[in-house]
Amino acid sequence: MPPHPSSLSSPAYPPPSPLLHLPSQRRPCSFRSAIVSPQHLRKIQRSKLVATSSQSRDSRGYSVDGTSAILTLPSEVQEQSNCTVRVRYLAERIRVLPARDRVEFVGLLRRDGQMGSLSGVNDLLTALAVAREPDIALQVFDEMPSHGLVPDAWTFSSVIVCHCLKNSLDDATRILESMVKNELHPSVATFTTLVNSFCRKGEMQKAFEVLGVMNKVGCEPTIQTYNCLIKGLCYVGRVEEAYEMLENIKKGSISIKPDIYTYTAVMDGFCKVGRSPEAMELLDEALEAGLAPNVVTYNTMFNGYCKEGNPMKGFGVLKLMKERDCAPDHISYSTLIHGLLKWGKIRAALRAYKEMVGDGFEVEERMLNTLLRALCKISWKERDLLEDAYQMFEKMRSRGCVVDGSSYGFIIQTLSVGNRNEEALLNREHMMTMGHSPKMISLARVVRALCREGKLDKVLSVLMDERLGQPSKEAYNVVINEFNQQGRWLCARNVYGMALKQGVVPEKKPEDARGNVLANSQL
DNA sequence: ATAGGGTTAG
Repeated sequence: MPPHPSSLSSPAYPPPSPLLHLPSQRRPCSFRSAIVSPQHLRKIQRSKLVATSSQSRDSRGYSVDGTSAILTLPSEVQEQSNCTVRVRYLAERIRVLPARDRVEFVGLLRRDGQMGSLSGVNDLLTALAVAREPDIALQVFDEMPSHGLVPDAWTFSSVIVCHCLKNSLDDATRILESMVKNELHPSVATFTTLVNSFCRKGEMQKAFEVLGVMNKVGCEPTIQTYNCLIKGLCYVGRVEEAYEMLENIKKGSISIKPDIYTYTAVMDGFCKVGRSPEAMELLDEALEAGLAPNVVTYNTMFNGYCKEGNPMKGFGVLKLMKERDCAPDHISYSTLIHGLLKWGKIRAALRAYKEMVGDGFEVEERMLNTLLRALCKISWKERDLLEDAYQMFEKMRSRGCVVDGSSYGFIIQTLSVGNRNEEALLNREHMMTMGHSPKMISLARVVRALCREGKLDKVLSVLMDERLGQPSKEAYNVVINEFNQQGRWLCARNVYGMALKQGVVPEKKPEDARGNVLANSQL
């Protein structure tokens, strides 16, 4: 592996290339600093950013405006000193960049002489990290020495974040350690980034090692650092230790207090191992501590109850939320509905669904399909739900919602169970024009229903209608049997002939008047 | 200036 340019031992940086001049014109502060509100920022982004990404291109496919169009911020943004806003703006521009420009980004930078000042590059590195482009950021970083730029603490912090994003935690650790060695004082946030990356991978040993380094250099962890550790402990199943950590934070120094994230993390840990009651106790405790539980906190409870087999308790949670002015979101409802469906509480799921709609939520297509299938299946036994199934189906169709192949099978079967045979056939046909093949014996089922109703003429036309697909052997058996029983032997014989012509050999044979199966020679 | 919560899916 080649020595990394991040080696902090005073590298000999070459003098700046004459090509690369400091773009000092980038930040003319002619006006008083003005705070750009997020809304305003979004407005600017919509109007100008998109234009940037769709610039006309020269023959090499480069944006004609090059990187200066990306890096030069509009005066509203430049004017103010808030770095977060500048970086976020930059990140947004990078995000909307066409893939081609992203690949070429460093080359473009070099061409345009945009490897400017250290602070400019630091902004760019941070923005690239925010825009989830760690590879480009690391390329930019690699180029810094050849442009006479000496990385500082901020540079290295961004590089650490980038390595974390790439999941190269060994590189991140190495750089962090060399920062410490060279007294570049990484900030809590930088340490926490690495701690979190280890925790997310479940490498708790390494995470605690980083905590040890923090301790050694006198960098005080924040509640966020502990929250990452708690989440990590829960993730690897060490819930008890996570809980202890919460207790220790409560007992420990007054400067650090558990926040709602801490409680939520431990609650989630309990819920994931089927200890929802304890999670609920913690929720109460958080309230007593004056913390405001939020949607995520409550959603954790839905998840716990649903996983544990107590999905009905979710309604209680829903009530609590509404009492406490915490609006449920679509995750609250989907968790609950899926939990109810999973435990066979179909009526309750329908109720939750109605409440969800009543709250003004758009229900995802996928969930509608799931609900529809569940409703159909249960309605075959609990007939009063047939109507609900039809309604759900109708609503989906009228909303232009895609009913998937399997759901179609269910609704068709449901329609024929409810003796809505014409509709069943119509939908079967529709399903097939949509390119779904009937996986269930729905045609046979429909045919059987029609026979029961005595609509035998209709049956024949169904069997012959090629838009409905080739009838299965099952379907032929049903019809032949029916004709036999009604004494319409000629019809039975005709149907049997049809089947043979299509290469299907039904087990049911046409009979004669005395109920004898006809010999092959008689067919 | 850079760090932290949640869900479901025949």
